[in-house]
Order: sequence, then structure tokens, then C-alpha cells
Amino acid sequence: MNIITRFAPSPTGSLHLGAVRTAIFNFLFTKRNKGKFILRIEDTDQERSTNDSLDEILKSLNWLGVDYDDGPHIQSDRLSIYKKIAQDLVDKNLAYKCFMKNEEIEELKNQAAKEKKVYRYPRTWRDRTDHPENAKYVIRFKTPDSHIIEFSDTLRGTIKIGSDNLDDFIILKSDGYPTYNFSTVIDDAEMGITNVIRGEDHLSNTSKQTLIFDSLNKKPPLFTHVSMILGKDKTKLSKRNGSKSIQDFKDEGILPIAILNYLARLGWSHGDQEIFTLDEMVDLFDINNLTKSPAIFDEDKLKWVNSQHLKRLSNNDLLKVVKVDFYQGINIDLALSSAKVKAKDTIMLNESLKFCESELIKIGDEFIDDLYTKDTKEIIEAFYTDALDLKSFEIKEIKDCMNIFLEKRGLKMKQIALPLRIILTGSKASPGIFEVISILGKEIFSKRIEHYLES
RNA sequence: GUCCCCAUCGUCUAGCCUGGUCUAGGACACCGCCCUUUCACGGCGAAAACAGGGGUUCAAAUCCCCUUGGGGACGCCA
Repeated sequence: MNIITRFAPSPTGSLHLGAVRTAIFNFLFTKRNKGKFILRIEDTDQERSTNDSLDEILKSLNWLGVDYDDGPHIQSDRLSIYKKIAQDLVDKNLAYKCFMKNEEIEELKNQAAKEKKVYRYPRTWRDRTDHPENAKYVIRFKTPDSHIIEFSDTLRGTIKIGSDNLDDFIILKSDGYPTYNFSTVIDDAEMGITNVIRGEDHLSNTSKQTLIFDSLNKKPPLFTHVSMILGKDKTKLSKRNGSKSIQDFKDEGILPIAILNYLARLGWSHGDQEIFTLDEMVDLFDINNLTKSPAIFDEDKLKWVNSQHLKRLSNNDLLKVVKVDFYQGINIDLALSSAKVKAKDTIMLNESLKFCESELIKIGDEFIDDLYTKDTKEIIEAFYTDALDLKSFEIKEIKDCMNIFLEKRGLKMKQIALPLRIILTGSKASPGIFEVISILGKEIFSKRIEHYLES
């Protein structure tokens, strides 16, 4: 059987990590099995759904490289379908119209809270036929009494829940929109979804959805409820405990593959391997090899994974993510090679390559003490004179030149490396000094030294 | 409160299904040392866990039960 899966976010905010992880699992699983991956937008909450959110979700998925084969299907385009099926269920006496007013429900909820009980809809309209004319109503599902609801989960086995724990839940709201449990089931059935991979927080919804599948005479898909990602405080990830959106990570210089890798490794593993390419993940991913317990999000490790991918990136690919205008004459290849091994994110990378952007660099006032002593100036000038004689500005030549210079003058590397670094990069932190000189090349090197000597 | 899920180092995890090779392996973070021209990278090392109690068995991190702990759900949100 061909695998068909879906990722079904609701456009009520930016894409967050938990959602992204289920998207990744669906994506990997589907690719692994050469199936079809559908994107479906569950915008049945008129109040909270926004186009901006939808745009951001699409943008983020695209940036991550989580591509879908079909969609996005928008649920609000399909209202007539849900309405019709809800009405069918009413006609079959499997659902019913409920005319209870909001105020009445509020009252019941308050009452329940007072008695420290959980509110349950009292089935007031379940069997009534004295329906008011032109009044607003919702459609509720007739949850059967004392029935054992059973469904299976590929990770957790068979799960059984007594129907008495559920009340007559709403499937169609008074604004004519379906509720989540209803539209999800209809779409999963209509779209031929074979595998539903979603967060563990949906486990309790699955019992309701099983009931709906039954009422529709449809076979439910195979469920896999993936463990949740928790914040540092061990509760569901939310803005409160530091959850960031994909956009945030992008802005912080995290690579898409690092997010994919880190998030996939949260709950999934392949022996001791920590770093995966996308192809490797697709190749190795096994839905049956997921951890059942929740995992705490650790930004330090994400950063580390990011640094590992940064190191592995080819200079060609690196050029696409780096935001540096290399000045003409800069040895870009060498610059990238020496910068990428040290950076943890692309922000750092950009920062460390700043000295490559122009012919001259600005030297901050804080370095005056380090640079403008008579000795320093004299040493730099002397080394400069030697360096000018070099035919090639390869690292090796520069190094040899330096060693001869130091020996000749009885100096230590330390005495010249720091000022030279500041003069050439405007910073105390940079790639190795020989690399820096080689990256700049003879011309820019000379310009910067002369500029210093003249100041 | 009710229902559901889960339980190996601080964190992510390997091992669990198919008991013995586990004096429990790896990674992040932390600490120490080394490398060193800065910042880093890297290398080496240390510390660090089978929640508790009962079973089953010659043998349990691994199987079963209970307790405890954690998480999730209980919306005209998804």
C-alpha cells in the first residue's frame, strides 16, 4: 500500500518546534517509504486563524526544506463537505442539534467548578425534538454509553478508553465551522491518509476520532503518537518556557539542516550517530525506533549540532548562507575554510569575516595602547619590509618568512601576532595570523599596514 | 478530580522487544589537562544514570505487578 501522510498545522501563530518535529517525522517517514506527503491547513478557528500565520508557516517549511507533495489544502475551503457529513450523521441519529445557549453552558461550568468537578455537557438536547425555529445550534456527536473505544498506536500498542469518559462533544460549531476532531477525521478519510504521526497531546483526541471514523464507516489510519518536546521547566513547550519559532532560529544563524537533525534526534536515534545529512536521515529513519518518553529541548546541543553542520558545509554552499561582501582580491575560499571551523552559527561566521569586506578596516580606539608604541611600529614595519619581498602569499611562505624574521630579531610570536592581527582585522579575535595575511593577499595586506604606519 | 501516556548520567540517548557479552556505551553541558599567535577548533581525561519495592528466573537495566514521580488531555482551540 502506498503511504500517504499529512502535516496539518493551524495558522494561529508561527511555526513552533513541536509542530516542526512532527512535520519532520512525517516528512522523513514518507520519503523513506516513497509515499505522498500532504500539507493541510486547519483553519477552522475563524477567530485566531490569520493569513500572516499561514504565510509564515509556508515560508518556514520552505526554508527548512520540508517539502510537501500535495497541498496546501485549506479546510475553510471545504466547509460544505463538513456540513453535509455532519447533517448526514444527524439524519442517521448518530449526532444531534444542541440549542443550549452559551450563557447556560457558562453557568454549568461555573457550577462544576464550584463543586470541584469537571464540566460535562448534560446531554440536554440529545433526544429532544422540540427544536426552536431560527435559533443557533451546534451539532454534537452521540457518544455511546459504556463502550470500550479501542485503537492502536504503532509505538504504544493498543489503547482502550471507556466512552463514559467522553461527553457528547461538538462536531459542528454554531458558525458552521467544524471542530478539529471532526474535520481532521473527514479529511484524513477523504484524503486517504494511511499514517497519522502527531504529538502525544493528541492521544486523548484519538478516542473521539475513532468514534467518528466508526460513525463514518471508515477505517482509521495507523496512528503514531510521538512524545512531546518539553521546555526546561519540563512542561509543554510554549513561549513562556522559551520556545522559539523557526524564524527566530533562522535569525540566530541556525542552519535548516541543524534544526532538522537536532529535532529528529530528539526522540529518534540511530546508534551513537549524532550528525546526519538529510539523505542519511531519510535513509535511516525508522518510525518504530522512536522514544516514547518526552524530551527536553536543549538549545546548547542545537548550537553544537549547528556548528558541526557548519564545518561540514562545502565552501560553495557556505557562500549561500554567509552575508559577507567580499572585497575584490580576498581569498574567499581560504577565508571560508578558516572561519567555518570556529563558528557556531552563521551570525558568528559573518562576524568573523567582517575584515574581508573592504580594503581598509577601522581600528577601534580601545586598541591604541596595543598598537602605537615605538617598538610595535618599528617591528611591524620591519616585518612588512620582509613580507614585501615574498613572491607568493601562500600560508607556508608567510610562515617561513615570519619564522626567519622572529629568529633574526630574537622575538617571540606573541610580540607581533597581536598587533598585526588588530591592524589587519580590527579585532583581537580572528583566524590564525598567517591565514589572515594569506586571505587578504599582498595588495590589501600592504594597504592596511601602510595605513597603520602612516597613522 | 477523571482518563491516557511515560520512567537509564543535569540534558539528548544506546542497550530493553529476542534476559547472561553492562564493573551500563556515546553525545551536549560542566570541570581538569594538552595544543596554541588571539578567539575558537581539536585531542586527552574526570565526574555523572538503570526511581523504589515486590515477584518470575540459575541469572533482570532488560519480563510481570504495585508504589512513586513526571507529562498530556478533559474548549463552539487545534
